[in-house]
Amino acid sequence: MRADAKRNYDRIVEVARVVFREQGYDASLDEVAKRAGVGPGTLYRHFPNRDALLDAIMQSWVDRVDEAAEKALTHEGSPRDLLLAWFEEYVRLISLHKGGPAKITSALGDPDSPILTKCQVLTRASDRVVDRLRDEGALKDGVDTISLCRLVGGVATVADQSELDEAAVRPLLEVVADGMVK
Amino acid sequence: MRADAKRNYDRIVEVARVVFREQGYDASLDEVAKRAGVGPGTLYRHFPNRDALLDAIMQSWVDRVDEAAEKALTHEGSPRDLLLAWFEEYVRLISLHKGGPAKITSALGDPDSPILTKCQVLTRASDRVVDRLRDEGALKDGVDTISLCRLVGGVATVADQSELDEAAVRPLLEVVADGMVK
DNA sequence: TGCTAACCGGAGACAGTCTCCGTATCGTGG
DNA sequence: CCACGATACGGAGACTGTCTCCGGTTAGCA
Repeated sequence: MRADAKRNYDRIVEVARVVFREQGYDASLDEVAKRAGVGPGTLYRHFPNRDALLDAIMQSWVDRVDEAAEKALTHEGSPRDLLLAWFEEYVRLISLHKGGPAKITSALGDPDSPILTKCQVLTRASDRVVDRLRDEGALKDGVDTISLCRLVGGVATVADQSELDEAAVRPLLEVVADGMVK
Repeated sequence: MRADAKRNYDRIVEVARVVFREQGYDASLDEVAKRAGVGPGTLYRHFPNRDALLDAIMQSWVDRVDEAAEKALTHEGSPRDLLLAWFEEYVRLISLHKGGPAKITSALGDPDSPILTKCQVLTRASDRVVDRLRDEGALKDGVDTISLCRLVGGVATVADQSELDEAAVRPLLEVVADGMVK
């Protein structure tokens, strides 16, 4: 990639991260281009569509997922507390920007999703938590990773759309945790 | 209201109900107008914006909510089963069209929502179920109606966006129910 | 039947998405 | 060091959807 192209690419991703956080996933791409100091043509050549841009934004995010899972797994305490700690990390991770929780959660089961690989990272991290708890015999039968992701993703989606703060989200996560542990 | 105006009003609502179900809440309003055989001006005079139209569509829906609550309350069986029966009705009720669960659930806490009164009907119905279960001492402390609506709304939102069928939704609702009953 | 208030609906302003293509720039090979 | 081909840039504009304005039409009453 030519030096000027790389410069523009990086600049667009950086600006898009800010704009998506400020205005949500529906923000105008022409505005992203304008704020990045490039023409719309440039933006659309690098990123054929909105999802491609999101995918690039999430590139650095992947590392944080594994860190978060690691951190949650070191959590001392009851299975319920471990689960809750992971839930809270999970919600934080997928609440990248307005519309993020919905976007990511609906991509979970979609093999054609442009952010599929990103979601798999998240699923695998949840897998580790589920495996650990299952080994301890702490989970109800029938509880699996995909259910966990959907339930917590659902809570995060509602929180995102209703602009709930952490204090309001916590009791919802507690219900989900209580419903999953034996 | 003049007879011709009423005719158009009714026709638009009827067509919008179909189009929203087919294409989701984001469907083009100009298309609704076209299919109703009126100009866009007529549609927008009757309904200043998309939400006003949704509000009109939901008018007849209100009756079905109370019926559904009634039906759930007659349910014989354990508190968990009653709760589950109501959850399933709830999901069905708010899954009017694509985007419906998200729309309705996010309107729950918004006093300025254009469909506020419709949501209150839903909240009140859930209240009846919660009161009944609380009287029986079957609910955990801290569980309230708004939490119920948000959790089940979250599940319905995910189901809507991921196009899950009833069989896939059921285990999610079971987790929520288990987390709420003692 | 004639009048007037109410209603109709198309033209068009505006915003966002995305493409095309002439122009400008990079960086390499001579 | 320069010239040239490959690559990238970005603005003009086509297209779609939202919503408004207003000239023309019509319902319904006297």
